[in-house]
Amino acid sequence: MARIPDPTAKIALLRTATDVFAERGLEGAKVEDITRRARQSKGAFYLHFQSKEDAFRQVVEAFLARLADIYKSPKDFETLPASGAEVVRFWLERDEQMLEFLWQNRSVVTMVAGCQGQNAYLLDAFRLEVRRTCRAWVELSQKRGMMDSKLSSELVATLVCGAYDELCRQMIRSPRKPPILDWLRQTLAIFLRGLGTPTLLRALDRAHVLQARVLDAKTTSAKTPVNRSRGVAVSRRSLRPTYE
Amino acid sequence: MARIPDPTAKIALLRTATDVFAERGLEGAKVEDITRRARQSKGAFYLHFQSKEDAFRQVVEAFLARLADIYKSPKDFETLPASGAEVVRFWLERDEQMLEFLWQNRSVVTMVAGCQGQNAYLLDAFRLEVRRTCRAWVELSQKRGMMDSKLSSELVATLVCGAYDELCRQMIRSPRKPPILDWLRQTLAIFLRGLGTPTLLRALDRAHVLQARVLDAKTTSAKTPVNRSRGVAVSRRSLRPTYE
DNA sequence: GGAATTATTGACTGGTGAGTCAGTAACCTT
DNA sequence: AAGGTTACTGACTCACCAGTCAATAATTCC
Repeated sequence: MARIPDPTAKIALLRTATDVFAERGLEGAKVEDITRRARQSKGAFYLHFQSKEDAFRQVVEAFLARLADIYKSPKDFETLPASGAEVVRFWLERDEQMLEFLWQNRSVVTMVAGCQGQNAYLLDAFRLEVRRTCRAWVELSQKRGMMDSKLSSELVATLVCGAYDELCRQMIRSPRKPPILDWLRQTLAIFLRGLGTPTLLRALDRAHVLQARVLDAKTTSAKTPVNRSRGVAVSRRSLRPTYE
Repeated sequence: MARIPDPTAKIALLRTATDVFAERGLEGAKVEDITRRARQSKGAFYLHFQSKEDAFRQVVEAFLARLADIYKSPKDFETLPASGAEVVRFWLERDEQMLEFLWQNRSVVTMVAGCQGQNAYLLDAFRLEVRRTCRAWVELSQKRGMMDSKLSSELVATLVCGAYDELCRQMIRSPRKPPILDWLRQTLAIFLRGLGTPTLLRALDRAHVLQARVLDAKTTSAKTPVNRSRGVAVSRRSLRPTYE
């Protein structure tokens, strides 16, 4: 009977390809480099992938698919937090989950960030998806009287996405995972103050939320496990497991 | 006697190279494409540049040099605004000047954004320069009691730079120059609210600055010409004039 | 018009690397 | 052990393109 494919071959190629693409970009990466590092042959590479670009696209598309399961739209939630302290806790959890995911996939994030020319659409797809979801949250917050509705939701989404994008960039360039939760607490406080309606701000002050207490690690991440999600099926095209 | 060099040849090559590099990145750009569009020969290209990469670096370094003259550190200013309304006006002018400069040089900005692999240092240099200047302003604002000094200046600089970076990105992807001043007014209001000390916020409220009035175009850009700068020599390596 | 000199040209060279494919290895069945 | 089938190998092909350089053009002076 026939030879059985090596089950780890494609995984090794994808993992190594991710690293080489992250370092050098699609055009700077050599198939020879990928296959040498993965201890496979070029023939094996072309057995699993149509082309170098095909491999690149598979990595990025798998990542984008999993991102959709991490960064969810308001309509994917059955219930939403009502009180001031719950709102803060809710956002810290979501933000930390998102940054944790990006940290675990920082090679792919670097790959996506480097997409240009005829692969620019992949970076565009990533940004558009994140922006759209962020905007949906902004519009809901405005509708619920938590965020200043005179502000352009498009502009607010731009600013918030840009700020978090740069946070992510700073995180990824660190050799070790930095104190993300600390960063997120200050960031959330700034945006709540900058965007929140007087109603929300009063509620947050009453709950002493914008001071150190509720934003403290002990009252946030200790109680609720990070990465808990609900209501949506897990990613179907997760080829590369996240790793540290 | 000898043949006189064509004075416009290098300019044409630089201008066209900028466009091709912006579209396809350094590695995707072909010298043949550049020279054909510029109506020059490859020999002429190599007469003016050591290599394709040399041309790329000349464009980016000239841009970074001019950026230093646009986005100045606090210590480059003789006087700084004191009152609430003056602070707002000051920042709107500076922000508009910066975005105007980036708009005029949007091809180069796209080039820089695409730097990766062994050219990543150019993007790093750009980001570091902007970040460092932003952080200097943040620290001065904190020292002058205008900005919450409990906040990490590094984090604030990260968030502000990230937000404005994304604004810039949105602007650049527009076929026509969008209403930058409108964007900047809302952005500045959000960050002043998010970061300002109670003292500054009271002063701004007293001057009705965070409402539509002082942020109105008629009281800002009409009085003070944009792009006015002082005290620092103009860029020495400005090869490519800015254009629309 | 010819000479001397410098600028410019674009056919050409040589290196690179994506992708191919004939040969070999690994598997199971007979 | 041999046969049939599929996975895998890595030398090889060939297209591509950065960079070169012999030939030509353009200039001024005599």
